Amino acid sequence: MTTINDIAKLAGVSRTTVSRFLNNSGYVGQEASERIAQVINETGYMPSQSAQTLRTKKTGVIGIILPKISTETSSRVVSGINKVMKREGMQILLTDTELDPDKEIEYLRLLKSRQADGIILLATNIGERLQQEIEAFPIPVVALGQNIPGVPSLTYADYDASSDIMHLLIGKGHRKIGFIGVSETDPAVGKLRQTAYTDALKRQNLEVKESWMAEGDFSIDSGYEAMKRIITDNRSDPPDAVFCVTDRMATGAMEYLKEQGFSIPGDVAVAGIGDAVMSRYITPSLTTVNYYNEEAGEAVGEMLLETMAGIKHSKKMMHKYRLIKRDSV
Amino acid sequence: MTTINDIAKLAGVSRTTVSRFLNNSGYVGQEASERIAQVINETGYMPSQSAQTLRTKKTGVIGIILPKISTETSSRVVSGINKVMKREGMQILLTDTELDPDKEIEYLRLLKSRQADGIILLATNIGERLQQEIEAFPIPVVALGQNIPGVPSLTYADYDASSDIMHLLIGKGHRKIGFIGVSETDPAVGKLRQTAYTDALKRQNLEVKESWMAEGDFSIDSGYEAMKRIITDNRSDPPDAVFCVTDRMATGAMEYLKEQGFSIPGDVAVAGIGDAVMSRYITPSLTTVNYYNEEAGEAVGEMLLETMAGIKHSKKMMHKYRLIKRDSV
DNA sequence: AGAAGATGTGTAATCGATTACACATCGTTG
DNA sequence: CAACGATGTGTAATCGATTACACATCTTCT
Repeated sequence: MTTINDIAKLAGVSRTTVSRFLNNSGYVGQEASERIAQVINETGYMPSQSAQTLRTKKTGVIGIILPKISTETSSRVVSGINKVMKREGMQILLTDTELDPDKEIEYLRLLKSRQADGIILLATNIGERLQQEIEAFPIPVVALGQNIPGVPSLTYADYDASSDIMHLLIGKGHRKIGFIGVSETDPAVGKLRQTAYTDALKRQNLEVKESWMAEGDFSIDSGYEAMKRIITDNRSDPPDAVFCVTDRMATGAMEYLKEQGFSIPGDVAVAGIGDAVMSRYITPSLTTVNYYNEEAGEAVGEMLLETMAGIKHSKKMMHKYRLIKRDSV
Repeated sequence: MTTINDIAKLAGVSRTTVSRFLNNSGYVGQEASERIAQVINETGYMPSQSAQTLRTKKTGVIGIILPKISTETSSRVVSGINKVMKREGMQILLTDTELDPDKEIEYLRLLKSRQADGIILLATNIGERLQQEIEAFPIPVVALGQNIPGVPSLTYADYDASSDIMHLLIGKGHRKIGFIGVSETDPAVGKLRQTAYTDALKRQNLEVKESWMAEGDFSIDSGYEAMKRIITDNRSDPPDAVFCVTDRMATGAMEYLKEQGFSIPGDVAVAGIGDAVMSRYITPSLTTVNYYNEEAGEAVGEMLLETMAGIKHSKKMMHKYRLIKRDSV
């Protein structure tokens, strides 16, 4: 590998001058510049990032910790983050916790040792240990999707969006509304959306029936199974609508309903959250909420950049969302 | 940040001993070990990756260059790669060319300067310059999806898979088969799949009709538009089947056909490639080919690992695939 | 008992960049 | 014309790790 010393030698100057040329710092003569530029071009030289980092403490890398790489939400968010980081000439180091909370801490440490300039955390559950770790963390951290105390966080408007869905359902005349959620250890998706569900029912004096509620694990299959449970447990009094906290689970739920000959939304209306691409093309098309994931990615990206620049954040921000009414309700 | 020197001082030994302790190299006494372990625990010390890299030339990072982050295929592949890299304690540095061939070269260089230990390239088009760049490249590179001369490549069985689709279509009695492809600058998706299409028709002495063929750009919308063009240009003699080179475009095509009141597969059969999640849930469910993207990701991952270890590869490998017969044909 | 090997630790060079400081040259100005 | 600022370049320390080499003890074996 060519180093700055090689370039210096070939161009007949000292490595200091080469460095100055590269970084545009200090004066470099016309002639020297040309020779250096030439040599660099010929050799295809690129400065060693590790040497630079060792001196400057800047890696030009930010780390992303996400629960699962291969989901639509993740890849949209990453794409958004990528957009702003590219603009700043920064690279992205991806880590995937596979929904294991311990890994969140592990990767936090790893990114520290890699001296990431900043970290974007898409957490799922927020434990004691995680918070402790972040408290004394030497690297700027921002969070997306969950509100982490002490960390600038951009959250989705889970409560409001869910309320909107519920209103829509209720507005359409549905009174027996079921729910397919996820574990409450997930504050945003598990807890908040469910609270919005029960709150909406209570506000309208509608029944909150345990057997109309089921828990899945984000997968399409788990939505199918959850729907199956709800239907088989309520043969005599099935719900006439189901609010699913993710589009994937909603898709599974619809799949089961269709199999069983229920008409959607005639017999049972279904709504989801997330606006997966698929939701528009299944039949009937799925009523859902779009969270502008890509823009949210850009927004946390900017947020991290600002935090890195020392700008304090008002800690709590909610990203916009949009209710998408389609044919399943 | 605590450094190895701090640890050494606190533990009352030299930094050499600390290093040996950390790397399990050479002898370290019981007592010293304990003191060092203690201090490290107390301080939460992690060695500086950049300093290590500067000395050892190993970053523990591999780069992935992909055409677009936020696609199902990409995220599946990345997930697969991640799986094997995690096993080896390696991190992934993601770069996204946004389908710009120039960026492929740019990122290659960037990953060089970051001293990635290896690179996985998901190229789209393969130009002269790209090949030149790779030829003298100091870092192991492997490719997925496209066969790049001189580079160990794992390709999908595009020709065979497409032929299978065509056989299926023909076997079902279709004789007027249309085609929705992408630009031929993409050797695998654009060229190979189209060749398989025309070859299959010729083999059966079926008509290859220009106006039954249209080009999209991978997007659902472009599939819709392509289908529209084919139908409007052939009012009197529309095809009775369409082979789309991606599921997304097939989805768009179906959307148009449904809108226009064509029954699928009664009036027009549709088939795609890629087995997007959505394909199973749209109506009718889409006949397609599954490329085992995640496994392919694992496979190139292993391939890269081997290449990095100095094992020469038989250059050309084809990944398995599976025809999935559903209701659209 | 003395030699040979095993065990445990330290000294100092090194990786490839950045940067404070010093020095030289040149044009401008009072 | 002496002095000063602008311009252009080099010397050497530094960042935080690894590692070749040297040295000291302690076992063990003949």
